[in-house]
Amino acid sequence: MERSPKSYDLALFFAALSDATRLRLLNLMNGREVCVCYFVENLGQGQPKISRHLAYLRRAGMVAARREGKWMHYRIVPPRHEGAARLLAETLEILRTEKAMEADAARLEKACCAPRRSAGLVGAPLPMRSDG
Amino acid sequence: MERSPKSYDLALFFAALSDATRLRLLNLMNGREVCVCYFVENLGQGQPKISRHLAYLRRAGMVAARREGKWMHYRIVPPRHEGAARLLAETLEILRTEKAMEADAARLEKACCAPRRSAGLVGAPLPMRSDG
DNA sequence: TCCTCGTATTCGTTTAGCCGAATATATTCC
DNA sequence: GGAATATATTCGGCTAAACGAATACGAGGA
Repeated sequence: MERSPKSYDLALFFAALSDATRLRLLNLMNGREVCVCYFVENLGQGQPKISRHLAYLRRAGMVAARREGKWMHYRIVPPRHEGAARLLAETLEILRTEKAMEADAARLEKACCAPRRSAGLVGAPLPMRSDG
Repeated sequence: MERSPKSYDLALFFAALSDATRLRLLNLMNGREVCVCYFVENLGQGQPKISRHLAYLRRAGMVAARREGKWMHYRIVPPRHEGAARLLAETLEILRTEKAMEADAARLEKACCAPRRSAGLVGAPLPMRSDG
């Protein structure tokens, strides 16, 4: 429980960003809270893989999880280190402008707004915006 | 002019920053060109280790090398990707304010300015500033 | 309670990174 | 050319990361 203000390991921070799947996950969470099932559908990757990468990001202090019934929602939270927080924000801004990342986000948008959601997602809570 | 023929791998960029030794090297190169022998003396680490990490940074497009006789000088160069270049600059700014990094830089400063340089460095070219 | 569904974790394997020691390469000096 | 020096690379061992498959956990519903 001790959220100690000890020295921050910047190398570990960068390690958390050094994987393509984790960058895609962070981009999808940019500005909204997303349910795990949407990650799995959106990225077309195995559920254990997604879950492991989310756990990695959580251990790195970049995301937080919230349970809602059977579902788990993940959202980005600012790292303890002020500089790391700035770097993460800048990184998200950069990701947003990348072609492939835009495509991921667009697919998520469609999943959110589709009148009939795709097969696997009936009943799953929608991704929720927290800003614009 | 368009200098990005291929897509840039951001995950690889972050991987280059995900090691404490490489961060220390980058911090020492912040604003100046430094000879390998100074890295070895300053960080008190084996020469092959230093050389390998410098090679890693070079492959990542973050540093460039220049030969001067027997000596190799390394300096930071902006990555091709504009966003990555901003992130690197921001990272260097953050490193500069870290306690341990300040200590490294201070030691390098002393090595530069010492009237008689330490045993292993007689004749080695001094680190050169490129900005302020 | 048992069953189902969403998610997390474990297991076993493969791959990549880091390290020191040893060796190779490149340059200068004699 | 040969010795000496600065740097780069290779080698072998170790550790951590990533992955799919299987399994465990936790919540809701029958």
